[in-house]
Amino acid sequence: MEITNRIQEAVASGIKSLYGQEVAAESVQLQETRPEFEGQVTLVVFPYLRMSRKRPEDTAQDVGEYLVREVPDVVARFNVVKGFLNLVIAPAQWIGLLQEINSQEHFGFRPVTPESPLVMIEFSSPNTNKPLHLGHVRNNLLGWALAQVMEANGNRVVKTNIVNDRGIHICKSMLAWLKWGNGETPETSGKKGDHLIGDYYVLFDKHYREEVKELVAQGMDEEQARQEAPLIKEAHEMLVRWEQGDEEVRSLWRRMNEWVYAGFDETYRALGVSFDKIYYESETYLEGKEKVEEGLAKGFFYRREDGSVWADLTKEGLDEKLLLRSDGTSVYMTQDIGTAKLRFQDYPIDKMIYVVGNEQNYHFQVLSILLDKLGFKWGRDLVHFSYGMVELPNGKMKSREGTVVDADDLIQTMIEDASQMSADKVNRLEDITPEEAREIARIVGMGALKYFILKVDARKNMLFNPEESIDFNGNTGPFIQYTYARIRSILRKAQAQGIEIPAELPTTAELSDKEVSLIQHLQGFAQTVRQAGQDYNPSCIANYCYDLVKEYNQFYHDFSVLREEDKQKQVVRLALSEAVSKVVRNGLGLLGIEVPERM
RNA sequence: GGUUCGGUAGCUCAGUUGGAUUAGAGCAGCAGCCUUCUAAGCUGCGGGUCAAGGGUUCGAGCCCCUUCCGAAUCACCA
Repeated sequence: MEITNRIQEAVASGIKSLYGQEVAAESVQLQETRPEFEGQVTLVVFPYLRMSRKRPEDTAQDVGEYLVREVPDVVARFNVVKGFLNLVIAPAQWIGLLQEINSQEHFGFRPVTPESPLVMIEFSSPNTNKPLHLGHVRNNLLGWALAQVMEANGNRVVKTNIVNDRGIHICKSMLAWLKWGNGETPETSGKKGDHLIGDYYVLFDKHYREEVKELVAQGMDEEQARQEAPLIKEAHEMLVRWEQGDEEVRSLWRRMNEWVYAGFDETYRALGVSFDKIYYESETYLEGKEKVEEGLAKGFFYRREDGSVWADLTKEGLDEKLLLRSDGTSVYMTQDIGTAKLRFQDYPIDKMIYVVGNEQNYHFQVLSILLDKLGFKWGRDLVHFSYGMVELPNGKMKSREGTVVDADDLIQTMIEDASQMSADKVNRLEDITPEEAREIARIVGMGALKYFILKVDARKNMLFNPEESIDFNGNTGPFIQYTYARIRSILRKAQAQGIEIPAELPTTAELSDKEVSLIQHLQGFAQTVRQAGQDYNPSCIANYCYDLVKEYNQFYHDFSVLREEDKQKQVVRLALSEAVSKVVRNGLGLLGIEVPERM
């Protein structure tokens, strides 16, 4: 940061003094110098030709001479290639930067203060009738990572989850359990609560389809059969009783939801995600009506003859949207308005981010406009953090076709594979207890899963290849974790040998090109964090970590740290190793990926 | 049909606000490297009309227009 800023300012004042034109320092664009040229930082002078009214080469020469004259402690010398001004930075500057990175626990992060903007992030949002699957995993990991990134960018973050705990789908599970469950519980069956409920949901569907098939065989058309099947009618009756507050239904509903939540908690814990505030749809689904009535009174919405309420968004290039059914009950959109209202009562929200799949792009476009009309100040620029579908090699993930990947199974498989992988390793670490080994397997297995999902641009549909995800070679989480563990090993050994990194690094130490390049790369972390926050895109952090570690690995093979004879060089390399490990740990930390001290 | 988002190596993906005669990783294939700080690693080879065409300029994978292909969505479902 430091170096870049100083050069930017110097260039700006140089342009002013040479050509009499004002240039904003932060608009000065610097980039890393290509390896085939001498120098580390390059200024592209093309944007300033209009001001200099000179050839690119002469302009670059002017600026270069100015920099060497005015900031000789930063720019040692320069060379010009066409319109590119390559600057050789004084080594002491790089040492200083390295020192700065190491002196901070969280280099590149911005502090959070009580005055920081308050950002609320909604993610996860499960239904309580079945366990979490791979799609939820992507949602949870993205939501968590985004929350970390926003916080690192100096925002106060509230992580929230809206649980869809009511509706016909829960009644289906409840009904099936009553009919065929024989009082089975998570304790008696040994199943996780969410899986138990999910199984009854599937069971309902199975019997329901049989009923429909039978009715069709008797000559009923399929559409009608779906509505007339005794099971679905019974489920609807149950929903009505639920809405009336029937205590028998409610208490069963509470009991079964508790099972599900216990199951979800286990999965969330394994994924390493948590929430600051959980909303339940059963408590919020009636809230939106009032706001809709308010909008109706103000003339934003209109009522049709049958009594239903609509918003006309044709002016915004969208369609008309239903807000209240003719029977006065609310729809999905109404509920989201109600939830927004409650949230705003609870927190002074400056920015709202919804982590929801891209199949709901239209919904959030509409929601944004509606909230804006209804006077929510953050409505207009709410963020729908929209992510793509997870596809499997043999096609899409569809629960109906049975091609879902269960989250718990997946997590378990990843950890088992990591355990197997480390057992197969040739150079095993000897002095490791079984407990430590299990913990390492957990960290590595989860790291593999998380990294595999988070390295892909969230907007894109992604292919989840189970075989490839457990391949720990290449651009993977374990590769990064492994490099981290090796660096930690070096640092431990240095300490054991009594080699300390001094508080003040020797500014006279010589630096190789690779060392300078690594320091430069480290500097880029701050920018990457900022970019991730601006673009709502955690994937660039994942890719940054990989690039950094890849570069360090090459360094690792070319140079030795502990056997270096020159004490100055040794200390600098040690400091460099520490900086890399620190930045990697912080970077992966933003993604919710842990790092092992040994593996 | 309308809207939104995608299309980069055989496969999975990067590509920072447009930058340098040569667009990067990984996987898969081939060839090397463990008496050397952890080989889950490193080095080398092969593999591309950045979907197609036009435009903007000193310069385009990136910006604009057109076309082609793919996905999502446009419910008194959530």
